Amino acid sequence: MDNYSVKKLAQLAGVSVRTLHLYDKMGLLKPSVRTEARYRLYGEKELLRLQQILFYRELDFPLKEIADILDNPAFDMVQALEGHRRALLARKERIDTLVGTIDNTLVTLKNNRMLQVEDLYEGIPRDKMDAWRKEAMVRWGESTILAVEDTLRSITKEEMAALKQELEELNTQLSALMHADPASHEVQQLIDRRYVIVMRFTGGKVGMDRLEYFRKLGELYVADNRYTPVNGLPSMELALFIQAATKHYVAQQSR
Amino acid sequence: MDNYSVKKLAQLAGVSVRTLHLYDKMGLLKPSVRTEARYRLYGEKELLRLQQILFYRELDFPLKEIADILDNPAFDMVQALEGHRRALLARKERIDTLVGTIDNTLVTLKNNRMLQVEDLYEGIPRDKMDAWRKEAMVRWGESTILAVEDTLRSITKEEMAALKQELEELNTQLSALMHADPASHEVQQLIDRRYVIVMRFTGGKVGMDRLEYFRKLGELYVADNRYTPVNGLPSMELALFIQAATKHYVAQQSR
DNA sequence: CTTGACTCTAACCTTAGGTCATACCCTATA
DNA sequence: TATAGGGTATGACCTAAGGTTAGAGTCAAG
Repeated sequence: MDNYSVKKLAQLAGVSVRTLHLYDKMGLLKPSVRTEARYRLYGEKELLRLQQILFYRELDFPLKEIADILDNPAFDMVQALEGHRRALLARKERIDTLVGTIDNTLVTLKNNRMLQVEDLYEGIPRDKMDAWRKEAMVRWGESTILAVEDTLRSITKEEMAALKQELEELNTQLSALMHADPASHEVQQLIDRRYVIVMRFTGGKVGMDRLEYFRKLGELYVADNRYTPVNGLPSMELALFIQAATKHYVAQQSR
Repeated sequence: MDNYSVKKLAQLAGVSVRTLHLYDKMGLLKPSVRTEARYRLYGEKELLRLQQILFYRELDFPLKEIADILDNPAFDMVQALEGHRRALLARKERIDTLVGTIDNTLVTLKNNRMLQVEDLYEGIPRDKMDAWRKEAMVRWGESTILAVEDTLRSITKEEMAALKQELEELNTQLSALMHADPASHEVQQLIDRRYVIVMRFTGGKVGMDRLEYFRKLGELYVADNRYTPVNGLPSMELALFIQAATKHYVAQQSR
């Protein structure tokens, strides 16, 4: 009547002997009999119970919950299954997100895009770059900086080079106007072009509206001279001039 | 230059202090400096590295693999990500299967279908049923029995009652022919009807073609008198008669 | 009577940390 | 200057579901 040794039962059910030892110790599946030498012997009831256990285990139920289900016939199985179903769907959704992230990363990598933060500050000494980032995070908020860098990472190196060049041309024009009023129409027009250029490269990708973008990213990239490596400001004087002009510009836009 | 204490860095990155301790011990993220009192201090490089770590962790990479990726710049990231992507998709597929199983089980439960193996052998003493099952498993193969029971579980009790009744009517007709040749046309016609009836209830659900079904499930259910509780054979003589007739029938069909 | 297969228990290992316990360190305030 | 409160370090034990030895005992066949 008690036919199966540990090994036989294990082979029959496709589990390891260790598993049966474990189930025994935790009370999930006890052998029907122990021989004098403490060998475990299992009968048909145990085989049946093991089948049930494996059914729920296959569904990724934790063993303790399986014990609850099997030992408490009043257990609300429908509710347990529905809860479990929800958990599984949540896992699945998370996996979808992860796969999406991986896909984006792969596209980025394969198109020779920039993944390393260092690339954003090309040619800038590491220690300076670290200091810049830290200060920028304090000043603009960590999440802002990370979002910006995230956006910039999706730009290819060629695009970044083009961006730099366009900004440098603008800088040349602005240099010629440094004697003028930062709030003058001509200067403001050039500042506007700066915004347009930067937004063409980075805009709309960080889930902010235009004003929000101006207030945060635009302001950051155009006005913050920490980002000279990106927009290539040639001199401190010009930087200060642009900063003043930008302050006026943002104030106008925000109204 | 080394700005962050454990707690500050932990809060900044949204992890626990324990996590940083762990990453330190396992060499994944070492503080840039230890004070005289062995306090950990982290700099910007470490913050950056932690960001990278968390990126991969978010993708469910094991920490050791993250260390490989970050410490070995020659690491083929594209391949790592693609492999990981495949693994994630496999997980997702598995989850789909599990959800499907749960849905089936829920439908079964809600429609008052039979989930317990015992229900398949209604009214049969437990010990006999266990013996039957075991012997049947030896004779027909364990997986066959499990598949059959699986199929039967998806039948409602009402359907099972109808099945039994139809089979009993057939048995009555067969009883009247017990004097005849089991291979005779009339008997064979009735045996064929048995197959048709059984297949109407269980056929096509176990992924076998018609011949395979005849050879395995049909033979099992119609000829194996262990399954009298299901097909309700009234006497041993009739059982033997049907077995003989079925043997002939299957031989004919297999040709 | 020995060999080989089987079994027992116990202990340690795995992931990625959580949760104490104990002791030390630092600094602001009375 | 003493102390209180908060930060920190180390170590140990815990989680889930077993895998992997290690040492010792058991069983059946030749």
